[in-house]
Amino acid sequence: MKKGAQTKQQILEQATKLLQSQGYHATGIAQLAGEAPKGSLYFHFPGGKEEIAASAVRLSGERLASDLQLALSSCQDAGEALALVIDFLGQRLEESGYREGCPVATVALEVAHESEPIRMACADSFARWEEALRARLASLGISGERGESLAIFILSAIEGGLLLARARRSLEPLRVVAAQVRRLVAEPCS
Amino acid sequence: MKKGAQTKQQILEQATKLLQSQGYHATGIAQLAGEAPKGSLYFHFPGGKEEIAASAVRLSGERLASDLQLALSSCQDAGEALALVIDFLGQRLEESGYREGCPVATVALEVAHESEPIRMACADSFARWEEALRARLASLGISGERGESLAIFILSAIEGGLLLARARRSLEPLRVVAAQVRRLVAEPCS
Amino acid sequence: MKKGAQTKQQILEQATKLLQSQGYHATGIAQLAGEAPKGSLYFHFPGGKEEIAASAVRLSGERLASDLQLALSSCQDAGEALALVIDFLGQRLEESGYREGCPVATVALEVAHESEPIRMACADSFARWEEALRARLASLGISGERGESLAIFILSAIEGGLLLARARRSLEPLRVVAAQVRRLVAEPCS
Amino acid sequence: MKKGAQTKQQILEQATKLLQSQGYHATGIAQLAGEAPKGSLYFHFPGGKEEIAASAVRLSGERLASDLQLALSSCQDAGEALALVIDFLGQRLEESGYREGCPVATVALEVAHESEPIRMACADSFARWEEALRARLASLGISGERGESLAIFILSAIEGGLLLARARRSLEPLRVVAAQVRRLVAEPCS
DNA sequence: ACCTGCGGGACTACCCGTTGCT
DNA sequence: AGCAACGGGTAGTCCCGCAGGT
Repeated sequence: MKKGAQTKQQILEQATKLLQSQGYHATGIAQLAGEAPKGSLYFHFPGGKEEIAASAVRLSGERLASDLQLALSSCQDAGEALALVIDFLGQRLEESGYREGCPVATVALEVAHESEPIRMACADSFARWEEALRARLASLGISGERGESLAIFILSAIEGGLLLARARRSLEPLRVVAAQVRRLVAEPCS
Repeated sequence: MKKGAQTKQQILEQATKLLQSQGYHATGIAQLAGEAPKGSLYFHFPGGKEEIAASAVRLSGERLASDLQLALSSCQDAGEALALVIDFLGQRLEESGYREGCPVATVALEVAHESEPIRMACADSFARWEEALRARLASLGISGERGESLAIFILSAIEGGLLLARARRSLEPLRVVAAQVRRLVAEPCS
Repeated sequence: MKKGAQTKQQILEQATKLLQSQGYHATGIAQLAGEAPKGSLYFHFPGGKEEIAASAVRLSGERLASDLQLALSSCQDAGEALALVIDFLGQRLEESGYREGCPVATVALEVAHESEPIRMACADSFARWEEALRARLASLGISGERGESLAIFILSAIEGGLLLARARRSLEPLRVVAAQVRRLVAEPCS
Repeated sequence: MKKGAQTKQQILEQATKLLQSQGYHATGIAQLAGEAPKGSLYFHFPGGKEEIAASAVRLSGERLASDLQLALSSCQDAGEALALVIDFLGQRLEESGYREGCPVATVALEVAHESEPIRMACADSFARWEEALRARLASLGISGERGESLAIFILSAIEGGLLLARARRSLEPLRVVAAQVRRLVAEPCS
């Protein structure tokens, strides 16, 4: 019971990292399996690579969602908190040699058209993050449709910033996004 | 134009479409070759798949850059123009069954860490688009560092919006981005 | 009957069907196990797939042998009886979409050279059927070497007819065999 | 031009032997390829294993058909000729350690239900042999429906005899079939 | 000199029949 | 009795070179 779940978890752990940095198609089953023999892998994930990827994406999504919630609630100034979160993502990106960007985006773009389960796992992850943002904005008094729009916009900007930063091998886009987002949240009128 | 150059062009044309919708690793050499015999592919592109992809990305980048320039200059209201551009991207995305998003983003995320030539082609494309935005903002009086920042921010938001829209199979994120970007440009103060 | 023996029987039952329609190599252990957990399969059949197949072939052989005996003894005219048996086999073949031919032949041809136990199980089945035919012919006065030869010949023709019928997806070969066999048995002189 | 066709032929040659003695599912692609690398194999047979098998079956079918025609026409007494052919098949069977029976039968039974192309190749082979028999019988004056029936019956008996002989590891069934067939053809009345 | 048919394997995802440890 | 592990096996596809014909 314990051993089994442990192996499964280890595979998922490995998968989240590999999918984040290499994407779906560049990551082979052997790599996903890591130490575990292929036979065990297909015991735990009868759905094969697709199932592993979907699970891994979900795991990444939940983790980042809870990190996000924690970070946003730990700082009184929401704009400040967002900027810190973005900086943190940028730091991780840089320290990994611009390999670890958004843990979901690459897979999402690669398989959006060929695997519904994975696509839905990605969409759910994005929805979770958006919801975390929306909730924090609501606590600032930015609620209703405006809150939702702002949450989507901020999430878009962050995802785009991570993408540009990776392609450029530079943190500048992320820094710009952080600054603009902070201002956006701080603005009383808009 | 000779038969040879024609074949080459046709391969590139095919490549832009396939890389946009499937990404790099999911697109095989045979698919890229299309009708053309696989053997002669390496005559036209001695660098193999990598060279084809880099060229295709550059081609896509230039095309979208000139489209962008055209669209931005064809409308007096910059915010309006931007919204139209984003709507156009969204339309193409929807009509293609949410397959044709950004022609560069997928490849960029997939190969950022494994192929410098392709990564640079992606980065250059993004830079071109950013420059087009920056130039239009400058004509509005938003220049200097502020113009650059805003251009980066808008580009990030658009890329993120395309990503979210593809994963969600919904145009909502793009619509939100269009609206917010329009306001951002229109705002006198920010 | 205990739960264990019941499971065992159920596996054998499943095996006879699958081996008849798919053959040995195309039938996986998982399929043979059916509902039963794969782990316990090796408790009931320590010899693995080979043992299951041998047992299943034996079971099929005995069943068809007793069916044959019954049918042959239930009709006074031996030729008529044989024709009826052949028609019955043809009917089963057709109703199953030309899947269920001889329950032994496919396995026999597949593994004759690689598994003695299975090969012998097949040979024994054929011998049983031949013996049933021989016995009936003896009761007609066709005995001795002539009876044995005729039994072998008839069995050969039936097996060949089933084979041709399956390949052709047509009952014609079987019908021809039935008619010729009937005449063969009826002939006074031969 | 020459080299290519040669490789293809060599693969087919290998395939006919392996399919005859091992059947379809027990024969791996690597075995079928023999010396040839898999890359070349899939160049010549884009349809993979299925295409190779279908082609190989057709080749075997044509070869045996022409052998049959030759043998039947080389002997004035048709019964004698048939007996010789059957003896020859038996000899090959025995000399190969009861591995090389009918080159088509095993494959036919194995894949009749899962591959139309292969099934049809098998059916065509059987039809060719039947036609050769029918033609010879017609030259004896046994024509019309009776000739067709007899051809089918004889072919069935031979196939069945080969099957029984393989399972039993004994030439007896084939010898019996040879004798009975000879008598069948010689009979004036039937 | 331009082009391409064919060859070349390493690698893919997946599944096999089997066995130990619980 | 059975979950989990095992790793070698499957067919098939990968991207790429090279000899030689046009």
